[in-house]
Amino acid sequence: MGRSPLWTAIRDRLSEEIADGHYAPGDKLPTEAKLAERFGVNRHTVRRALADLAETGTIHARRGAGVFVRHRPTPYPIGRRVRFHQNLTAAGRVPEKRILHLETRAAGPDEAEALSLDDGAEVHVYEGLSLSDGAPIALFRSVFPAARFPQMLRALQATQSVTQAFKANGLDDYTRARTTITAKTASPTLATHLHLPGGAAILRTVGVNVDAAGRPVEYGRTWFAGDRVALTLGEDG
Amino acid sequence: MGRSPLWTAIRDRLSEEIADGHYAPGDKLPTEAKLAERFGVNRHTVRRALADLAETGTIHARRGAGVFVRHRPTPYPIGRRVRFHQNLTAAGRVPEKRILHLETRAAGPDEAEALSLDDGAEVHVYEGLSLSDGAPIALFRSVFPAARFPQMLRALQATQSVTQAFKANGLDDYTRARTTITAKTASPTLATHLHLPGGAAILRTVGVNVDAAGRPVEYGRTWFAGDRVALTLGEDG
DNA sequence: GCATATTTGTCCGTATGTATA
DNA sequence: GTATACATACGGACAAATATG
Repeated sequence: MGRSPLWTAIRDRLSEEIADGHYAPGDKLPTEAKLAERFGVNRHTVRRALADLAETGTIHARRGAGVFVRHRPTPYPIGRRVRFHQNLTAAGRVPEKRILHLETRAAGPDEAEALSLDDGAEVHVYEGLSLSDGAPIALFRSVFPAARFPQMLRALQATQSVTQAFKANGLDDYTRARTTITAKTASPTLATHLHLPGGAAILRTVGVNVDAAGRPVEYGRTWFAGDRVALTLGEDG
Repeated sequence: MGRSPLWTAIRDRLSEEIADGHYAPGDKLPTEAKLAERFGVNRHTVRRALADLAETGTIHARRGAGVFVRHRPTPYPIGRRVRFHQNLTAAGRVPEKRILHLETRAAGPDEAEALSLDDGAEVHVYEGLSLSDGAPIALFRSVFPAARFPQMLRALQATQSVTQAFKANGLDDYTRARTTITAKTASPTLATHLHLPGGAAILRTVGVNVDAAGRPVEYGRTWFAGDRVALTLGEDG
């Protein structure tokens, strides 16, 4: 016997095989009995190793079903330049957006303040669903100053892309000025939209995009499914 | 028997007694055998409950000595992570850090990968609680390569500051290379530790700090109370 | 819908190693 | 050195959830 416990070696071996792709995300691991037989140990020793892997979120056990490799959350960079389509394609995912609602209305107080608008100024509102490989990962609501981007809704209707819509309205580039991140539990309606169980954890981001001159052009709120996305800061995800 | 496992009742009972002050911080719990006798269960059932309490740092077991309550307040309110301290003081809050646990052990697979260490390499572990105006806002666990920073634990014990501990170990500057943020619901024990209702939303951040040469020097995981903290990016954050 | 096998979760009992007092 | 107490590992049994026919 070495200095380190038996179960750590089993944990490391399984961790390697998962990292190597021998067990892909969503795959079912062999049963605890099979693993115990393979490693020549008691089932409880295997369970100790699996418990450690579950603690770090590598695997997930379902009673009566088996032990499964967790899907790695979609990495979503939220640095200075936030681009949904670019983010997901870079991660090897297939991005998709679904329009839930488009309208023009008077800005609320928080929206007016974020966009530096006068009270009663009108904003375009873009509500939609973001999907990664067909699975919904976020619900978003973006508001834009209507006076400055009169054709915004038409462009959004056509492309569903904020970046493209801005270009069609004469804005070639924009950057994220600030982002605020909080966590909350999913409301029933939010849960149904994101296909989550009630009470699931939600990542809520609130951000303001500005043009080159620093003027706010978009005030966006996004509710991410907490277990399907990982917001990343820095160079790699 | 109720629908919930026996050990959860024992965990909850012990957690209450610790919260009520029946067992004060630093106190030694009765031995596992005594607890087993008291609750009329097997010793392993008590151990399952203790393991859950130890996972979030409520208690700490010392082989040969006993199980101790860890929630000991630190007498040194100064010295903390730079961003944590700067952010809270800038917000008009009083920041505080409490050391929950310090140890040296072999790195897990994820820790070894994040720190670019060989299998079996040792890491120093720093677990603690971050408070704002006396209220806990986050639980954190940082690991450092032990070979490079042999005196890390001693320095942390003295200053509670990662920055100062690094300086004491010859590292004058370090930067955050990447951070990932996910959301999850609080486990019962984590909720108790952060004084949150069960099932509350948790912001989980995982980050790596590197030196000027880009070598990883710290791998940190933090669990924020989702409704008490708002991570902000941009400006000078 | 229902019965049955499978698989994980829980609990008990025992033995031995190892760090601490 | 001795006693104590936690850590590890094994073995068995049953319950609960799931999958399968």
